[in-house]
Amino acid sequence: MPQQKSEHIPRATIQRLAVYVQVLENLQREGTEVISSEPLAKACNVNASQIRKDLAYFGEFGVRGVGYYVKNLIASITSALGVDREWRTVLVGVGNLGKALLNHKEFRLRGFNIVGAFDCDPFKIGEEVSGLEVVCTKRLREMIGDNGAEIGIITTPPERAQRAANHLVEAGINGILNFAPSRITVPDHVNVEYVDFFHHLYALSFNITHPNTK
Amino acid sequence: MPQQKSEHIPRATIQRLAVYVQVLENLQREGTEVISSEPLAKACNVNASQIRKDLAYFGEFGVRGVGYYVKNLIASITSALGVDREWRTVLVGVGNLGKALLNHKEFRLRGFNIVGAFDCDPFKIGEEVSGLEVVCTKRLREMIGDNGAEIGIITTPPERAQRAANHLVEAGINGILNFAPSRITVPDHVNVEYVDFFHHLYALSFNITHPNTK
DNA sequence: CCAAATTTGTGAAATAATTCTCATAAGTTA
DNA sequence: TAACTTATGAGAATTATTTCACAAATTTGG
Ligand SMILES: NC(=O)c1ccc[n+]([C@@H]2O[C@H](COP(=O)([O-])OP(=O)(O)OC[C@H]3O[C@@H](n4cnc5c(N)ncnc54)[C@H](O)[C@@H]3O)[C@@H](O)[C@H]2O)c1
Ligand SMILES: NC(=O)c1ccc[n+]([C@@H]2O[C@H](COP(=O)([O-])OP(=O)(O)OC[C@H]3O[C@@H](n4cnc5c(N)ncnc54)[C@H](O)[C@@H]3O)[C@@H](O)[C@H]2O)c1
Repeated sequence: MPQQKSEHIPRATIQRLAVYVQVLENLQREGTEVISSEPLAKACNVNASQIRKDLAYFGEFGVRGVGYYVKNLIASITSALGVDREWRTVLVGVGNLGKALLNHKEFRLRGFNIVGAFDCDPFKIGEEVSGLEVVCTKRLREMIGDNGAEIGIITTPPERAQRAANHLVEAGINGILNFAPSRITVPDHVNVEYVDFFHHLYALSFNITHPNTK
Repeated sequence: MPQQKSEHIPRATIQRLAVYVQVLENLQREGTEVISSEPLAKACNVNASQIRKDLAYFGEFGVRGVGYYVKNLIASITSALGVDREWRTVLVGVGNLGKALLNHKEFRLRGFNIVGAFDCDPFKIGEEVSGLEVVCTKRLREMIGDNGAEIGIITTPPERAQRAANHLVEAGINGILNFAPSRITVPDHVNVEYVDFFHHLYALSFNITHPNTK
């Protein structure tokens, strides 16, 4: 089990570790058992020493003269990221996107188990989606007390995201994945990640418009 | 119209510009007409001089002693990003996610107009989704020649993403938004952005697991 | 069992990004 | 119109991240 060696780990490193896992899993699916940092770097579009430095924050996972055992490295990185366990999550806002996510099997497969679905619309409360009964947002606190969820997913309209966040924070959640296109304010101990694919489209737009500045 | 002043613009700056637009649009919706870098920074969770530096890459948009006119600043940033126009896009892989995206109105509203839907499954070809007829991927090149799309969206399974990318590149696209959880290889002139919300969940998982290292 | 070939892990060097500081410009008030 | 207030824009200082370069470790082949 990898132990963290250093104090501060750059956010960029965490993002890259997620990419390494993705690429390593695809390599594993294709039958690769061992890989060295050079070809892995090429597949991930980064520098080889970048990979070695990123891994060095957590321990020594390679074999000199050989490389990395794909299976072991996946296990080491997922353990370092803390994704080698079940994370219980709840979802707030059972609209189009919320329903699509509730039906998406991959969440459970990857250990992110959605165990509660909440909405404030009286017409939606009581409805069943993907085996879960939609519950009134007001009951978030009591329900999370029961099921011990730690991560909240927000899929409400943007102007409701802050309210949903407040409910989640009050209920004791300490991580939020926000799909609504608005920033939310939470206490320091609560982590927030934003998913907004327009941000990516904007980046594409910029890079296509200014090909020289890349 | 803002003119780019400097050579290289950090990727992080582009990402933040997208956040600024998002926050400014929400401020505008709430009736704010002028804002200075300090409160805007607070709302975006960044440093105020960071905002001023980011904007300085593109020109001078503020008024000393006053701040920024929200409406003007939105216009300036969107123009800098190149999103003050229509971008014609095509989508490859009309499955669950692909259909959800085709039905999502926001794309057109934001100027990213999906003008073609492609799939390789003979049962899907000919089907109509959100006013578009699903066409065989093989016909990508001829169709793009007709409709002049510049951006491709990939929503195929991960092991098919590279093939889809190859088709798109051959058809002359120069930007790809890849929702499949696999990295793709493309020529230098083609820009790729990846959307993977497991990466964000992994980041949450890490930050919750190691609260001290933040 | 030793030598050659690899490839890791890491401190040092080079780059890059962020934050600080303050002169300068614009607006406001009397 | 002059004094005062405010907040930008830009260079300097600081801090962070990435890349380089090489010693150390391991395997493999003779
Ligand atoms: N639909 C998509 O493909 C898509 C893609 C990207 C982002 N988004 C974003 O995701 C969010 C949801 O999109 P959607 O298309 O599902 O919208 P939607 O209107 O279908 O769903 C929103 C749901 O949130 C519920 N809600 C509103 N306020 C609430 C509150 N305070 N507490 C709990 N529930 C509340 C509503 O009752 C509704 O069921 C939006 O912010 C949208 O911008 C959607
Ligand atoms: N469904 C979700 O909520 C979701 C969320 C995040 C990411 N994703 C990812 O998005 C991708 C699609 O997911 P999905 O649930 O829509 O899967 P899906 O199986 O429903 O759809 C995939 C579609 O791609 C088509 N396809 C396969 N190979 C193709 C090719 N070479 N050219 C053109 N079309 C091709 C298939 O015929 C099918 O229609 C997957 O990679 C998945 O991991 C899905």
